[in-house]
Amino acid sequence: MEEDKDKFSEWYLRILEDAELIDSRYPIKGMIIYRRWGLFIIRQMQQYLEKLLEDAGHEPTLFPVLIPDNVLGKETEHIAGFEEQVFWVTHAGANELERKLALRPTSETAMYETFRLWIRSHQDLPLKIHQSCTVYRYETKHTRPLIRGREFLWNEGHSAHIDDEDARKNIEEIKEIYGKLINEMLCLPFMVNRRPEWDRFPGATDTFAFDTIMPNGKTLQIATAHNLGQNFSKVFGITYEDEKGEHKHVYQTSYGPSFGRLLAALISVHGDEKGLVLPPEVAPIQCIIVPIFFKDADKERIQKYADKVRKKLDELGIRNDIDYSDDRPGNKFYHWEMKGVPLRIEAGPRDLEKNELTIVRRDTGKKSQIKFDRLCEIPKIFDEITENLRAVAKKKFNERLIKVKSIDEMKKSSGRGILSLGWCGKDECSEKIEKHVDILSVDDGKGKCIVCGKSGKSINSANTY
RNA sequence: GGGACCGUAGGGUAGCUUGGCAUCCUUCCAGCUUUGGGAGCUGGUGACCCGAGUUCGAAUCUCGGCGGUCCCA
Repeated sequence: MEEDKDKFSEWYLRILEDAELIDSRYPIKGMIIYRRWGLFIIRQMQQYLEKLLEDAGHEPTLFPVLIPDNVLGKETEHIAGFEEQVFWVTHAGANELERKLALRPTSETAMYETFRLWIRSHQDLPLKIHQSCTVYRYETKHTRPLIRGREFLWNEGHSAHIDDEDARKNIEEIKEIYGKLINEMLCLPFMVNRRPEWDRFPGATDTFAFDTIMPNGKTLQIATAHNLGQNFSKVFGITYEDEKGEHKHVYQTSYGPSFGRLLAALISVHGDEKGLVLPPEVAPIQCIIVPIFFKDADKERIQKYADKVRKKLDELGIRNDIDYSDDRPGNKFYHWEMKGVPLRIEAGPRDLEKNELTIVRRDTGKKSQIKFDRLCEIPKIFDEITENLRAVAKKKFNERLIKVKSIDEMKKSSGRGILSLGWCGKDECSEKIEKHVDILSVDDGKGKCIVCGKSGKSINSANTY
């Protein structure tokens, strides 16, 4: 599938529906229904991330979805960046509201209005909070399920610090936490790119983006972390009293991964022509038991055996199910492979006779026998699957890191991954580069400009979602 | 930001040019039968995106809306 660029989009849209991850037929543009298979994975990510954040000192919170217009508009750069995309609530029944209310496109302004009340002394710092919620952006570009929607699920973290150094330290911590979520849990390779000035979050002094590469060679930004400096604290009047009794503005950061995009990357990067391939940690069902009957006489014996296996898996804390539907085994195999279940256990007469089971890995397709008494080794197999998924994805990712030395090379390679190339720093040259690719970051070492040949910086670029 | 195309059962489609009973596959339901890689037979449920216009008559033609897909910048 990764070989066939044109087919990816088709594959992606089909697997979303076939595997019942989501239903994209909701009649509002850019809004989707999350179904159990997709929502389960999202909840696993959310739980995992929230624990890491809370272990690192974040308090959970939940702010209202509505933001008054005067609050949203306080930071001028920020509102300029978002105003075209804001959904406004203007009426209550037939009556027009005195004050327009925005559906949050992000919660900086909503929260920082309150930070002013919460922060009074240096002892209140650092203040770190997070919330998992939906946000709303009226996208004018082509929407895509999970990738670009007008409503999306994310977790947003916000912090306030005594000084710039502490704020930067927090961003480094966040990079580590997001790295764990993306690579350790979801087995996805990624790259952190420091976005160029013109592509920063509105109101930020610095933006770091977590980019991964999809099978069609386009990059997908799955999370960001921003240094906000004192831009917001000055506008919202967030000050603290230091040891000497002086009042100072706090330094702030904000950050968030999109659960929808993480899910999109997860299924796309690991998936294959048979469908989903899920890491055991996020799979709604980790083991599917398929009983195999031959004649009616077997039925009861096999059923008992399958139930016994199920009981054992329950004891081991493995999420499982038995497929007792009327389909023939082959049909069941295809079905559960499409759903991405990491391990299949077949229980038939031959297995029962030897008190063993046939197990089949989704990631490699390898079939083997296991004694009933060795079922406790399944968690170890899960670890192997996880490692394998991570390694295979990493290899594919590395193959998509491409150095280009000329405009022609860039044209040839555009759309095939992340291109590293030289840029002198002048606008006229970057304009020519950006006709073919988007610039992801501009400060990754030295390089010769592929347009004019002058020495400058090495930059990362790609076709992006 | 610019352009092209599309909307018919849960999913996929034929019909549209030239207006007149809506085709086939799959899924789903019931029964029989079958089960170590997508079985078969019989019967059944289920659709023209919405609105306006033209017309004796609209899935088909016109306009608008909503929704979707692709390409270029």
